[in-house]
Amino acid sequence: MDQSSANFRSHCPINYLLETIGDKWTLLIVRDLMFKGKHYFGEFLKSDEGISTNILTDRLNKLEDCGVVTKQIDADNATRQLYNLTSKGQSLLPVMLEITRWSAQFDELTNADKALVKLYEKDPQQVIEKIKSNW
Amino acid sequence: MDQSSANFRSHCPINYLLETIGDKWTLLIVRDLMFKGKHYFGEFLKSDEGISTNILTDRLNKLEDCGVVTKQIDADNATRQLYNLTSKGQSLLPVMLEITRWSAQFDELTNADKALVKLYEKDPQQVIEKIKSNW
DNA sequence: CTGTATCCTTAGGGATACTG
DNA sequence: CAGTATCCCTAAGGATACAG
Repeated sequence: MDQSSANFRSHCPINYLLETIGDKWTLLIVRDLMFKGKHYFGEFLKSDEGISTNILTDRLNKLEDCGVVTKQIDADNATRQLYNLTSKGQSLLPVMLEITRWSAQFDELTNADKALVKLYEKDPQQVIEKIKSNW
Repeated sequence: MDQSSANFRSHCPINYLLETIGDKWTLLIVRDLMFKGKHYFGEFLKSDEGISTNILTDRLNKLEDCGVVTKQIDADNATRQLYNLTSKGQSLLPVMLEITRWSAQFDELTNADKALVKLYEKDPQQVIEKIKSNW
């Protein structure tokens, strides 16, 4: 199904994000693709938040529907799919980094996240390039 | 109730935002406070998305609980509360601007939002100063 | 292991009545 | 008008069985 914003509650950019990827799970999958180098169903399943299999299937499909993620047969193992961010998904990077920076003020972070935020505040472009180089 | 992240699903900055203000309504209230100059219950009610009164009450209380919004008796009219962003709420500005910029690529925007995004991409600091000057 | 489907409980939230 | 409370229905999602 094509995800147009035609029947959204409003035409508002904040609302657009909320209605496409604004639930309690979707952005965690984006995070795993963007920062953790994950690409497979089983890898997403293993994340700390404990997503269940039916929800994961549903969100991966919705992410594909709204053009944030691609799905393709994995070349090395035809029984599974390889998930990747589209350019639309990749362009969420500044949003994700600003969310990280905001939360860092109030949440306990892992050392890896602390280092990320510190470097991002010092030299945002370097962080962006570094992350992009892993895609 | 104090909103600590102690019993969250994980310690992850993305998850922190999702569990504190990551539902389908909360960020719209933040938007109204941040960009639309709204400060009162009835003003939030009038937004295009059509939030209902019970949900609005609930979200305003949760925003207060997690330290994003303050509530105080309105000096001009003691029958209502005046809502404002705290510094924690104000520091969501870069997140909100990046969300707006992302959605602008895919959603139809109002002329006002188009102008905001255009100016933000040209001179982010100017946009930030301008918005802050309204707080 | 990669997903999908089903069952069932709970949380989200719309409509609306109600109080100050 | 500002805000709360209740009623009730639907969507979200956990557990888990199942198929390839």
